[in-house]
Amino acid sequence: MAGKRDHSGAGMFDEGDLVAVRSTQPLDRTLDYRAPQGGCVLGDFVEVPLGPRKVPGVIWGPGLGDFDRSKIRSVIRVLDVAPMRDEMRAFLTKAADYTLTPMPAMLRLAMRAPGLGDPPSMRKIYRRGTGEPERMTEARRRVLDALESYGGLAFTLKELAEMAGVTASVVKGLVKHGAVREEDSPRDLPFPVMDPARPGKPLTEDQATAAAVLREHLRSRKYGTTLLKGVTGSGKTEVYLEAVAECLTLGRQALVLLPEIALTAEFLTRVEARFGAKPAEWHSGATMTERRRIWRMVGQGGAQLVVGARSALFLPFRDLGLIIVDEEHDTSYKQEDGVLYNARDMAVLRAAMAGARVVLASATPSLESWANAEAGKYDRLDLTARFGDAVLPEMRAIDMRAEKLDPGTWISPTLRGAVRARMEAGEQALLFLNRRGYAPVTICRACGYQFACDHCDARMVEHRFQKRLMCHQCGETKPMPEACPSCGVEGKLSPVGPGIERLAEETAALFPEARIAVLSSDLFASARALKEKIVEIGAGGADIIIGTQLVAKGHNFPKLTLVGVIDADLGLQGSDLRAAERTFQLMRQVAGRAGRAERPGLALLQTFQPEHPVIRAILAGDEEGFWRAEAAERQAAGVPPYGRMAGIILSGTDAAAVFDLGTVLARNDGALRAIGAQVFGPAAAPIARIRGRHRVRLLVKAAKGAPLQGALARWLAPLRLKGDLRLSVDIDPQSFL
DNA sequence: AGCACGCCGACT
DNA sequence: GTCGGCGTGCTC
Repeated sequence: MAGKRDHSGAGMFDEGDLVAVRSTQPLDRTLDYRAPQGGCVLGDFVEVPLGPRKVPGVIWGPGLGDFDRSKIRSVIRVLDVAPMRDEMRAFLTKAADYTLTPMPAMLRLAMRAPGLGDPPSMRKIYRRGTGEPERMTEARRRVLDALESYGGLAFTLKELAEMAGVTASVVKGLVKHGAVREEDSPRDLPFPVMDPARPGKPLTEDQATAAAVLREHLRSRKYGTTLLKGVTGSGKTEVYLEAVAECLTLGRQALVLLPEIALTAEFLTRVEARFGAKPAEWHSGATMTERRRIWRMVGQGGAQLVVGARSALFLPFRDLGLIIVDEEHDTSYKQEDGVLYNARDMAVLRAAMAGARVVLASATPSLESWANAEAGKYDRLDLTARFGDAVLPEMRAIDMRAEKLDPGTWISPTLRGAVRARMEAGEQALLFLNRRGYAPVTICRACGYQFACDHCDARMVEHRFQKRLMCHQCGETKPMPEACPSCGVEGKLSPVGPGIERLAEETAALFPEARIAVLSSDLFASARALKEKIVEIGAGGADIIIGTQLVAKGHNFPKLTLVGVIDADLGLQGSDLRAAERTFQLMRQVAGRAGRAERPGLALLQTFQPEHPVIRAILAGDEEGFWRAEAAERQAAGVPPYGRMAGIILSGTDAAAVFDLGTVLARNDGALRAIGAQVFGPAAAPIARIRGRHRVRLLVKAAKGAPLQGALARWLAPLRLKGDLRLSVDIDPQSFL
């Protein structure tokens, strides 16, 4: 600490002053402490004693003074990191209120930095010293030459030894003679400076217009959200990178959120090409050292641009000017992460607090965002032209009622012919089936037994490649047995329905000469292996690609001109209100894979119900029409985004106790009725048992403007959960069965 | 979250 | 008697 700080101003506390501290311990209030020696300021990250332990916390405000003074203890120390900003405190508070999350859980998201309390970590670096070695050897000469050739630069021991082609001991020997100097240098260095003035890719007129609008928005330095809608290949990325450039020019920080780690490598290359340096990359795979560096550098301004997964929203930005949410419709943005939140909504909230702009980018926006744009809450920019000569693929349905198929096969003669034609033309075809494994169901032909997970109410799916059965709910696997576990008969276990592995088998039989690549998340050990495969395919290393949902997301296969959707009806089953929206998005995205380069594409959808409104809208390419129809339907039903909903999931090992709790809650709904909200249920949750815990669901529905969170809080407050019963609230659930 | 306290059942 | 199960309550 540099000298004595003046703590007389607002938010400053002198030694001994009472301060209120929030910790990540599950206490739903602050505790009073005394400010430590040297004082502290509002937002300081601190370590405080709690019972026999030391716990991390944040100075949240002046002490409340409502506790016996003699029992108040002192803050142990102030951590050597930038204090939490008022804006972040406000954001966490609002986010906690919105998602009905206890503050400590929220705070944990903002403090998930490794070694937060550690002093700045140092490492040894080596540069040319003033001395000369007594004896000059060949190896020593090379070390000194290497240092000389880089001027005054310093290197780590490993770097230097490698550069000179010597072992570390040679360098150490030179240190002894003073010819090389050993110094301490902080490990957490600022990220390379981005150059927003570098020219980007040339933009089309359409793109340039959109980019200019976004740049103008950024210059306002005020909150606002823009829905950037552009079909696949329209160059959305180039356009929003212009917004990033403007943000960096203004000296503010920018955050780009991506839904999937697998996408970042390709993306980072583009960012580096645009700004001349790699951005900070925040994701679950990053090492502790990297995370620590990013967290600290974001906090002190040494990182201008972060590309990251959803949790990057909780990084301690100093001056956040822009958040891009790429593929904003992606359902993985809504997930449990200690806290159930939708990253798209939290991005808007964070930006509102920070005076930042948000760009929601998608080819197929969520109905929520579409409706917000319609209502004028968001600006909207449309990119219509596809980049280059490529056009959106032609879409056609294959009416499966009219196709002749052998039992146990799924590729119709029509699709088969189309694939063959592409192969003969030296082009690629993609067969899409959103089902992992060999077959969704395995049944014993002798007794009718079906494999089911022991812990979940779900079937076990055979993964023939790994020779195991897997539960797609909890991930449990077990070896595939020879004989039926129920009747003991051997050789009667048979697959029912198609999975991607089975489709691959059928394809190989139909096209024995084709090089087939199967893309499914469970077939790759790492994101890197998957990435390499994608690059290989893009370079023409396969004739037929067989893929799950994984392939729908923005990979560029220039030789791909045909997409065959094996089961376009798959997403339309069930009573999920969002099923239509998801199917529409998925089909559009998958179809968008075809014909990205100069060759026109064709998408063929195998369906048993070609007259279904969703299938018809997909085929007609009538997006606005689809959305208007969907919106009207939801408006009539009073469901999101035209009404408010919350899901309550109760779980526990004792099924009866879980259901009883649900019944009690449903009966005592006074607090909900007071705001005109209704409660439905209890009913078994969509997956009624996961990992041995039974799950029951309640659904609360309210009018659009109703103060739902407050009512839910009052409703649930008197509840005391006994035993292993758990309750979680899901505001704006993705599916509402 | 931890950790202590305390109140019951099963054992040396 | 006393060891240990985990329900309840507290932590500034």
